[in-house]
Amino acid sequence: MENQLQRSRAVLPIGTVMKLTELSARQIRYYEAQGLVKPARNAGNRRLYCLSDVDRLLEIKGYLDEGFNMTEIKRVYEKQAKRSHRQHKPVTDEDVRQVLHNEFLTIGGLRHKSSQFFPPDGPTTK
DNA sequence: GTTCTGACA
DNA sequence: TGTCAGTA
Repeated sequence: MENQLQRSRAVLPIGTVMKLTELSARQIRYYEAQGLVKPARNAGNRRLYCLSDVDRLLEIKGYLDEGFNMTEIKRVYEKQAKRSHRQHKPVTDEDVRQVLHNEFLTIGGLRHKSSQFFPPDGPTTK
């Protein structure tokens, strides 16, 4: 339970996130511009990331490795945004993890088949 | 020293 | 995406 608080606690500077995710600051900021992550800002306008942000970045990296482009990846998160909106309850990082886990399983299965892939929507419960 | 925004030979 | 500039 306290872990939950820490996961959503933004305290990591971009430099740390770079090392943790193996991504360049350029990429991390670009993904933010694409609405994939919303790091907090400190008094000096510096970005502060929480662990769930790092998780998401890592997941995004995974999607990229699987050959997805920004628009595809954004679709996945847009869905989550809708879900959380419908639930009128902020999405917990547990939800995110669960949804992403399902997406990854889907990706893995389709990756071997061939060309086009259409991430079957509605992850988890409905 | 680190991060930020904007821009492009 | 990299990278350089000029700041904060």
